[in-house]
Amino acid sequence: MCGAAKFLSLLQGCNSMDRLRKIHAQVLLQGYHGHPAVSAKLLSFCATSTAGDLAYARLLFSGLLCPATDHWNALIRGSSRGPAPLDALSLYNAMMRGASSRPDAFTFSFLLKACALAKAEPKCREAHASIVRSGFSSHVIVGTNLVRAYADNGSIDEARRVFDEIPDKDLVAWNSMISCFCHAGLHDDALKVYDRMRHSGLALDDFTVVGLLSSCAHLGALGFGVRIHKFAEENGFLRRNVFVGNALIDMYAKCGRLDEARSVFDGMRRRDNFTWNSMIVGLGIHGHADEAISLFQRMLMAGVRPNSISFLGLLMACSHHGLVENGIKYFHRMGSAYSIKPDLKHYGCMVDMYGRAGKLDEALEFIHSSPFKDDPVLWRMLLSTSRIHGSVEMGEIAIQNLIEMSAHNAGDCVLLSDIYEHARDSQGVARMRKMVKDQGIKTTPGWSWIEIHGEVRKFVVGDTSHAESEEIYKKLEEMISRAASLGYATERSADWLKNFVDSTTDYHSEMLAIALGLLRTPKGTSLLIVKNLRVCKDCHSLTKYASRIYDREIVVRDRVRFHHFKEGICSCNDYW
DNA sequence: CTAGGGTTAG
Repeated sequence: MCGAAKFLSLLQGCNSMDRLRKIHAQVLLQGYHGHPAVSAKLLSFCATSTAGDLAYARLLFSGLLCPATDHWNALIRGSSRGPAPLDALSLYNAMMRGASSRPDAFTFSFLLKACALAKAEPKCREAHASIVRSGFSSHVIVGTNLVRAYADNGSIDEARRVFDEIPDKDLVAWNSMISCFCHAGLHDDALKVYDRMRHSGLALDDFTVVGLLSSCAHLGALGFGVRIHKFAEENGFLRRNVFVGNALIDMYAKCGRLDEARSVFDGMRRRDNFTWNSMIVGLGIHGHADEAISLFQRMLMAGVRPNSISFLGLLMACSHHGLVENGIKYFHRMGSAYSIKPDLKHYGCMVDMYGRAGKLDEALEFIHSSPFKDDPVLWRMLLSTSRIHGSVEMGEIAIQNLIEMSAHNAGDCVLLSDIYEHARDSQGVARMRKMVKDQGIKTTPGWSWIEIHGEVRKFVVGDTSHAESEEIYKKLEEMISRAASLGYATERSADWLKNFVDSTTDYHSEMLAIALGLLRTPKGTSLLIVKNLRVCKDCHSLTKYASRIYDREIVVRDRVRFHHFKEGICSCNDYW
């Protein structure tokens, strides 16, 4: 074997820097350091191998008289994955200043990886301009990377524009766009991409399926999810690929179908920690504490190591079910047995758990002893559990802390006002009203979704933008009058704010969604509503009546939990 | 083996 071939073969099998240094020494000794393929191989190992050494790569690079594109690429790639991704951009600029080599598609791919990681949107624009100048704007892989880079920098609209302009989009490009929309929370858009994909004649693969299922889960688009389930099963994705099963479990759980989630879980041949966690979290948000705990134990028996999400699921389950002792036990065990540091969400579950169980003093003490006592989240949690138990005193403590950190919002004022109202303290109610008015505190716009015949329909308060609006309002009036004859009284407790702000008497979004569901789905079909806020007392009560009057199961996914309404009763026992 | 895509929590 002649020299260069020998070195290339040696480098092929190289797996450590020690070994590499020895090979390098031989290369120098025998005068092969100027050989382009040998130096590229040396460089690429140092710059990009996990066992490599970026500093050594730079050293090798600086010894090159006339670095070729491949050399630059190796170094740019290595830098983009290192601790300082922006170095990749400086290298790129240096490359452009020199005349010895031009960038290729690989160069831009690595450069864009760096832009995505560096969270530097202006750098994306710079790279974008270079790509256009160098004539790579139609390259599908470069384009896909650019989409990702913009999306990871929060410029989803720019990502969308770049994507639309890729002339020959392949499967990876489409899948990438779907996952970018998912990450940006634009789940509607993710599902719309699917329609465009079908028209383009491309077959979906398991990546597509996973992305779409995630968006279905977020939207509560059960019908869409079921279709994808069928498709995944028919194409063998579900058997072959653990990601697909995991995404299905999550989709079914988030769409209120724990039974289906469970059956997917039971049918999986291989399970990873996502599988277990998705199931545990699913049980948690539905408040099935005993099952969540026993599943957690099975997970341990199966030798799968729990992580912070496993514990989050467990704690949610405990808090929704009042298992305070268990919750405390798991909260401590996650640190002592698994060295997992509880984060804000875990602390939130604990405050919620103490609070729901009526242990408001413990909740307060817990917040004070936590590392997150300066975060509004925990105080807001204390406030909302104070409402459950009608504690004026604790509610005032909570809002005072929120005010001190200038974090109080309209929702907080509504909560405290509810507490005052329950305590028949009309002055308190008036004070809250005044506070909102004087300080111009903004309300979070509420919305609800329902999926009808595979289409996600979104409603806001008093929405009249739908083609069926007239019908919807008629149906609601009918519902209310029938409910009234059965004893429903409009308490309108949380409505004062809405009336006050909008000067309207419009219906809340979930009731509009429910009315449309009743109108457009066959008798006996259960309805799933997804909301971004909590259900108000009035809607909760009306929905109970609706489930009875129309003999429908109505599932409402709240910001934090599920309400299963059936025959006039809600699974939360009016305790949320 | 020089490139681009995936799930839970937030």
